[in-house]
Amino acid sequence: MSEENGAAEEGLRDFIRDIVRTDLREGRVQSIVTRFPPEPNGYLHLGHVKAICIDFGIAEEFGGRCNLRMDDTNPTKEEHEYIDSIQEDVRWLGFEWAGDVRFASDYFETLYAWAEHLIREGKAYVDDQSADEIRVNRGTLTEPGTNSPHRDRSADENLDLFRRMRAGEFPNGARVLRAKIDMASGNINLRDPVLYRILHATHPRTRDAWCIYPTYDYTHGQSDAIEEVTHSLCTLEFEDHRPLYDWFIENLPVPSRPRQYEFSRLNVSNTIVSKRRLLQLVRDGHVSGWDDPRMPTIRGMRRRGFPPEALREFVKRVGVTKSENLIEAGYLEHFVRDVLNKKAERRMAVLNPLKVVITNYPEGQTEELPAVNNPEDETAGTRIVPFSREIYIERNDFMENPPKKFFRLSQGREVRLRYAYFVTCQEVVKDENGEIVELRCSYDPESRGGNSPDGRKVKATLHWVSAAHAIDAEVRLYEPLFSTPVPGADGDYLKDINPESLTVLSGCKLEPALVNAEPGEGVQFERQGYFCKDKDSTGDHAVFNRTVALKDTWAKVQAKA
RNA sequence: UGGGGCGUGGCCAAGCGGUUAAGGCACCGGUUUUUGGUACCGGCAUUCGGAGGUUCGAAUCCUCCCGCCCCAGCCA
Repeated sequence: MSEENGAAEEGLRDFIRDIVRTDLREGRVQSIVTRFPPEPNGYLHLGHVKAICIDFGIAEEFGGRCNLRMDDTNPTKEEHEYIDSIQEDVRWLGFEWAGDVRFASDYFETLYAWAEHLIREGKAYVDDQSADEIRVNRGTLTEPGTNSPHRDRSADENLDLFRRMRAGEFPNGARVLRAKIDMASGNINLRDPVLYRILHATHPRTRDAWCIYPTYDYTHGQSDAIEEVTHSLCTLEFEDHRPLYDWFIENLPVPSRPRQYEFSRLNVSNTIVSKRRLLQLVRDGHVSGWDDPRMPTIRGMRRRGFPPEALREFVKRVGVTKSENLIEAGYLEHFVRDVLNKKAERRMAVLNPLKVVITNYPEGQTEELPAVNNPEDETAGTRIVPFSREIYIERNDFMENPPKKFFRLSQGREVRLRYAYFVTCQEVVKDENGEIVELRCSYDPESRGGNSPDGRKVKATLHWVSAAHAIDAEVRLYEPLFSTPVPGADGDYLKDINPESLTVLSGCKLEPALVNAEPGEGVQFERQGYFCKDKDSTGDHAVFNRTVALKDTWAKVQAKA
């Protein structure tokens, strides 16, 4: 066995990578070229993440290249804002395209010349029918279509008409250029598809140079051919378009012969990815914007604190197949935790504070206790955490009448304060309503650092923050945007919106080391989850997002009880 | 009633005529633990949408049936 075939011979296996390996081995291609071809009409989202990882990932793995091409053939929908955000998002995910960003609009002139070529060959014609007539005459899924009355115009007449279309002589919708293929085909894409439509609109890049624009079908394969793409990878719904894709490649003097392969889309439970619906969420104020941390957009996930490696690993592990799927949202969270567990430094933060006074601790004294930054990474070092007489602990770490399995603090019970001391609860202070407002505890001076002085055990270790040193913060907790696996599966998807997808906590207490937190840098609030500073933070108002909670077996035990 | 796809445990997914039907997530037990986290160990499909057939042998080959998805934009 040769070991020299490199990583590509090992590595991931799926039907597309198998094809690539074979093509390379058998010399059908010298090196592979892929492309990621978004239409710049919206922000990239989870659905795109799969395509990006496949397009860029495969090129990378096999030593090929991947182009980033804006599929900008419809000037009525596309904007510069999206062209910029797409590049930013692809880079954030960790990929880089070969050379400059490409634009389908860069090929308009070539595409036009090829259209004239088809006309001369008698393979395309100008149709004067209205959109409605074309639709009616296309037939149905079960009945063949009927030929256009203009289908047999002479090449000269077609050429003249097509040139006049380009010259702007006709209004929108007056005529289209169609391929002459087969109006009776079982594949509706082959029933004389539209190649060009008249659109008197300003294009973000070509401005007013054109008033006819090529359709997706007429543009995509040829753009691939121009860029010498070898493997044009796309989702399943384009499977039916492949015969048409191939038809153009065969009938045009293209410089290369790309091949299209289709894989299944990524569907994740309890979320949506439809542009129209995402837009509605933003417009109707169900979320704060395209980068709301609950949004499945790349910007939203970035702000939420999802590391790009987690997204890449997720896609890798989901795999590439042709089967429809609905991935549980929890699977993605697993990879987020997995990455963050190794990377994120630990901090202590109390989300729902309960004051604790250490009655036998000297008033006015502060100790600086060392704490490990990341037990999973020795190189992360340690930091100092201040301890004093008054601290905060988590409200739900204390129970007055603890059930059997509750290990945490209760009256008369001793627990460890992480990196600090063993403390025992002596007294519960309540207000006039019976609400617990304060705990009075004693500490064991011998247990400094949290070490057991005499080998005695304690069943719980709590996180805490010194009251005098705490930073006040707002913390935002997120749950899935939708409460059903497939939003809208039975009716209106808006009815499936989870009303509790956002919980805002204020008055949270953070340990001082958190002042230095940077947005986008994940930290673990010990025992709680992974968090990151939000861009809404200001100099005197810290805001943190919970990226994902830690696994919580106590919550499960409780739920069962 | 047309064309194109897909059906392996709750969710993904290997498997390509001879394996005890990989692996991950989830779930259930247990060990370690100054995070009820992590890590580690163990459990979790006599069965591959169904029925026939071929074969010494089938998830893998053949036939029929069933279910699900996509297509009737001058969107991509």
